[in-house]
Amino acid sequence: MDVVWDADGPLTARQVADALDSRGLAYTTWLTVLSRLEGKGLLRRERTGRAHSYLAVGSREDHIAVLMQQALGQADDRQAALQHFARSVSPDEADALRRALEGRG
Amino acid sequence: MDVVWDADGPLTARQVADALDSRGLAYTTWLTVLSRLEGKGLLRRERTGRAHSYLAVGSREDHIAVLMQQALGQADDRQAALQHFARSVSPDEADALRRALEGRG
DNA sequence: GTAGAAGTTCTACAGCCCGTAGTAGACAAT
DNA sequence: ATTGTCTACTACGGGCTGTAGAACTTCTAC
Repeated sequence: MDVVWDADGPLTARQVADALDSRGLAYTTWLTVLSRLEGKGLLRRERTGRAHSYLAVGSREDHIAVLMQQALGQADDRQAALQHFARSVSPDEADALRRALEGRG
Repeated sequence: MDVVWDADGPLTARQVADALDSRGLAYTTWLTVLSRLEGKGLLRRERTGRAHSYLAVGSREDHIAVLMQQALGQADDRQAALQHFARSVSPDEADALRRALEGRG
């Protein structure tokens, strides 16, 4: 479903349908998908002539950060959960995290 | 569903049902829930006399770390996603993360 | 040793989300 | 006015979840 992120920038439903035509899905399918994504607040849309253009509210990475926060939200001890998580990432990713934490005051 | 974590240690279905009796749910409901959790690999069970005892495979925090990893797995650029996430946590949590990353070589 | 209690498995049903799509209605261009 | 393009509304099957009943097994008490 999130394949829509792959194409960046505001897109009309027709453009999405054409771009992802490889799947052989009906045009109305993409309309539905886009509407639902809008309903979930992941996309915003605006009228463009007779059609609608959809644009992503946040980046894919933003979205993933939100998902991670949601997972984290299930913890009763968030810090403990974060510590488990920190231990579960690869060394490279640990570095990336360290850098991101430095650059943040 | 994960309310089952709240009571730690191996539990028989009867104990779970009694402990969470406040919800007024049928005993068989808890049996089903426990079976499904076992099916998903979150619980392990062993015979205890005529009944089954269920015990958590990992801690709640482990589970949450897994969930966070799953979210992260949707990123095409994991490090970028991690950076977004690092920026999204509270200062306290950032500290917790830093500490966890230090203590990890 | 047979009845009842306690436990388990199997099955079920409703609700929600998702993938997929058709139909009907609005509007534009010819 | 007819045709093409776009949208909104509606739908259906599948999967997961919450909830639970029915039926079978097994232990226990008399």
